[in-house]
Amino acid sequence: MSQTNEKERSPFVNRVFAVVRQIPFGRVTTYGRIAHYVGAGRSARMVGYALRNCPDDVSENAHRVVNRIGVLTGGWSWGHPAIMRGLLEDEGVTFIDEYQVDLERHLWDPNDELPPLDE
DNA sequence: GCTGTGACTGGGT
DNA sequence: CACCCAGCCACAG
Repeated sequence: MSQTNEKERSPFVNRVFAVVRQIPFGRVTTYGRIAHYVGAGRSARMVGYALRNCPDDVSENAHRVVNRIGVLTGGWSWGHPAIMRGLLEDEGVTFIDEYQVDLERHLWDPNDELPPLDE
């Protein structure tokens, strides 16, 4: 059988899920910050691609991940951006626009809050 | 196996 | 300030 272990993701994706699960309540982070933390650099797209197929436990924190300007780019993954916005507002996150959060106020950078990657 | 597209980002025009 | 292009990697057609 080939790589039929769908539970086994690439190390990169595994890191992304680990970081997303560690996002504190009421905080938000960006795809680029996560990508940089896992050592992917500009592979921010891969972060979003990974979250698009993330497990349920990660999906609970996935709404805390937005793009570099705080826009809920993946809001439609919840069926509608309003759903994602509601989840963030429920955590006390402030919005500067209909679907744009205040990163200056709630940005959580894993590179600054989390210890350096060391396996 | 090449092409297009995507929950992105940064820089340029 | 708004739009465009190049870079990144993975997956679908």
